[in-house]
Amino acid sequence: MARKLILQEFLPYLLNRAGVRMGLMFSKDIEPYGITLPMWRVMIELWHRGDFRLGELATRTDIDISTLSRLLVTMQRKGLITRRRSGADGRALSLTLTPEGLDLSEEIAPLALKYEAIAMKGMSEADVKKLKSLLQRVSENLLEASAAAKVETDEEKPRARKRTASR
Amino acid sequence: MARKLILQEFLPYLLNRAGVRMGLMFSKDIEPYGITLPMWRVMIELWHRGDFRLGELATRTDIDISTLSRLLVTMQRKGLITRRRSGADGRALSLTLTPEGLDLSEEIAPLALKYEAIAMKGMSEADVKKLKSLLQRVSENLLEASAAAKVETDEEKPRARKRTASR
DNA sequence: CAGATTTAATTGCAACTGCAAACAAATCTG
DNA sequence: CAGATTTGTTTGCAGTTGCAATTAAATCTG
Repeated sequence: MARKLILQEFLPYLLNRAGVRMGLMFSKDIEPYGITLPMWRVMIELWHRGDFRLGELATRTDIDISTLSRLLVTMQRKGLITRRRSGADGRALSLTLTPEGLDLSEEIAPLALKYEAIAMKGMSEADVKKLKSLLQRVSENLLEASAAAKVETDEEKPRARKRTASR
Repeated sequence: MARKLILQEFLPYLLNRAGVRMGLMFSKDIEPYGITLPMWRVMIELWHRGDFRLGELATRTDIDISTLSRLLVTMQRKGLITRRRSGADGRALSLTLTPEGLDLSEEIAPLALKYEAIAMKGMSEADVKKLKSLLQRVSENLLEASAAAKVETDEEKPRARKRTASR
């Protein structure tokens, strides 16, 4: 007789649960700064390396490109980022943090430390190190799998071929 | 001179990142079943132990109570759950999975296994075990901290006191 | 180099979300 | 046991989200 699955013990559940909870708590904490979690994800990326284009940033932050497009307009209005047409490619945006955006990032960053400390409570240094590296590994595995899945889907829908290529 | 923080190496970032990515991928995969991720979170809880009330379920799933209220109406219309007034307390709802909801849960559950396998790729059994227990620990730590924070906030806003208690 | 195709970002739209207010049942208080 | 308070859920509303269609610039093809 098949043993009943206890989904709560599975990685997808545990991971999503912990991730969502962390996100919710962090969200509340940055609210006083007028920043939402998606905005913060954007700020982290732009802080780490300036000058992204929209598409890249969407991939990095896992925010849908259309949602991100609108979010960036808001962030520009708030004076957090710069949004100008790239010189090289007239379609692409060049996105960077403003000095104000940078200042705010530096102000908010310690909160990440605070949550790191909360999450780590009762763990050894070695455990924390291990956890981080395993999480990094999981992220990579997921990204890889999703890239592989994407290729398959693209092959399924052969989409508009060159005229010469048909038949 | 202060070294620049690399936020991408912090637990909140890594955790939220992996959790969000897992959620997005899982979401796409259950779409064909007409189920969203929030619905799935509800189904997992109701599967594991039937008969929740709305508030409890909101806490368990980390879904806002008002959002959940509406989600449950949708799920009832889909025939996935039962939503009736509890006998004991006329205000409370008694929420349970229907047989159809249970069937669908059993159908979807193997996907969790699939994602577990994807996430685990290249890890030893011991690593996986460790990761799970650490994630569980993190979830607990976060929950505890959020409960503690809640108490503080409640103390700040003393809210409507008994008439007799005042002065 | 003109028309077709691809690539990058934006916008229309309908669904989802979360806060705050409303509502309703239960409990407490004199 | 009547009015006040607390507890549990729903609803109004404004903002966010993601898909699909649109717009616009760059590139490819003959």
